[in-house]
Amino acid sequence: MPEVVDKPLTARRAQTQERLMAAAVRMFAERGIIGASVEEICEAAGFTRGAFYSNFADKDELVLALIRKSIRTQFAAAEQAVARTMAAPTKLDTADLVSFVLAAFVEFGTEDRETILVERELLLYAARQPALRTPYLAFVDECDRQLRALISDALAHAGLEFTVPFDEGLTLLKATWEHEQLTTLFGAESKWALMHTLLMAITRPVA
Amino acid sequence: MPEVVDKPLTARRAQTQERLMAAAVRMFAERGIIGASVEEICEAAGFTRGAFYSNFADKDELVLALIRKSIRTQFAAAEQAVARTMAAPTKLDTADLVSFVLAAFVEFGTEDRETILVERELLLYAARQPALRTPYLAFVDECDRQLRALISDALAHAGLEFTVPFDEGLTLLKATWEHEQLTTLFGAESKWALMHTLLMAITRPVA
DNA sequence: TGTACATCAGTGAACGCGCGTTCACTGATGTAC
DNA sequence: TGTACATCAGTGAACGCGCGTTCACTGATGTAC
Repeated sequence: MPEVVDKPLTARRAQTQERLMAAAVRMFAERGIIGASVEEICEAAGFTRGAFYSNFADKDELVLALIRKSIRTQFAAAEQAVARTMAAPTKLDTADLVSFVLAAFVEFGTEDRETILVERELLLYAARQPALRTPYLAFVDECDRQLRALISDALAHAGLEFTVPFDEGLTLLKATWEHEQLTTLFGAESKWALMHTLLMAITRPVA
Repeated sequence: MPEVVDKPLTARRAQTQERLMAAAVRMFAERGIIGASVEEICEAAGFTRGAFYSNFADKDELVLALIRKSIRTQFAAAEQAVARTMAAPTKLDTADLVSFVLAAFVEFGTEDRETILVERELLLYAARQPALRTPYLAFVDECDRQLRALISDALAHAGLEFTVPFDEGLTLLKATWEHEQLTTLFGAESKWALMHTLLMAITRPVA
C-alpha cells in the first residue's frame, strides 16, 4: 500500500479528496468495499479515474483515509452528545432516568442505513486486510472511549449506577445496540424496548 | 437469477455441488462473497469453470444453495445440542447453573473464524440483494427458533428463569454472543465473562 | 495592474489482465439387447 | 456377461467486457517582475 506522499495538500486537493471519500461511502454501502470499482467511485464524485490516482495510491489508501476521517467525525459527534446530555434536565422516576441515559446513546450512534452498512463493511475488510487492522482498531478504541465517557456522564447525571462492572455494562449496551443496528438493515423497527429492558436490568439508583 | 432446473440431480452432480460449496465457503471467508471469483472457487474445488456453470446459473445461486444448506446444518447441530444439554446433570450453586446454560449456548454457536466471517458476509450480502433477503431471513428465523428451544430447555433443566420477558432475554444473549464473535475476529479471547455477567443479571431461580 | 512564465490538478486515451460466460468437445457412466 | 450405443458431466479454449493503472496532455491556478 504505497502512499501518495510527495504532493502537498492544497485546498483544492483536500476538496477533491473529500468528494471522492463521500462518493466512496455511498458506493461502499451500495456495492461493498470490494465490489465498488474505482471507476464507479470517481463517476459518483464527478471525476475521472486519473483524479483518483493523483490523490490516492489505491483503494486501500482511500479506505484508510476514510477510517481516519471517521475518527475525527466520531470525536466531534461525541463531544456534542456529551454536551447536550449534560445540559439536559433530569426527572425523578427511574424508568424515565433510564430513558434519559438511552437518549444520550441515540445522540452518539447512528441509525442511518448507509453508515451502518459501511461500518460493517469496514469491520470485515479490516479483519482481512492486515494493513488496516491497526487503524481500524484505533477507530474502534476511540469510539469506545467516547462512549464510555458519555455513558459515565449520563449515568452520573441521572443518579444511576450499573449493578455490574462498568466496562461490562458498557459492552452489553454496545452489543445490544449493534444487534439492533443490524436488525434495522432488514427493515425492523422499535429499537428501544430491548435497550430499555437491558438498562433496567443492570442499573439501580445511586445509594 | 435463473436457475439450473432441467438437469436431474444425480449422485455425482450432488457431490460436485458439495465440493463447490465447500470451496466457496473457504474463498468467501478469505476474499468476501463479492471478492471471490468463480475461477478461484472452481480452482479451490478442483474443477474448471465449466463445471460451475453446469451446476449453478451464477454466483448468487450458489450463495442461495449455501443458505439452504446452512438451514439444514444448523437444524441438525441444534438437535444435538438440545439432546446433550438435556442429558447432562445439573449442579446446585446458581453460578454453576448459569455456566450450565452457557454451555448449552456453546454447543449451539460456532467460534470458528471462517464460519463467523462467512455468516457476516451472508448478512451484508443478503441486506443488499433483494432476491436473497427472504431465504436469508428464513435461515435466521430457523436459527432463532432452535436457539429459543435450546435456551428454554436449558433454563428449565437448570431450574432458572429470566427476570425479563423471555424473548427479550434471548435476544440480549444472542446480541452479546454476536458481539463476542466479532471480537474474536480481531484476536480477542475470554468469551464467557460477559455472557456470564449478563445471565447472572437477568436470571433467578424458579420460585 | 498587466504580462509572461511555471507549476499544478485533473483529463481521457491507451494498455493489458482477469473475469464471467459460452460452447464444441471427450472421456466416463449408464442402458438395451 | 459382453457389446454397441446414448447420455451425461466436466474440460478447456475462446470471446468480449470492464477494471486497475499509467501517462502525455491541457486548462486552471499561482508567481515573479
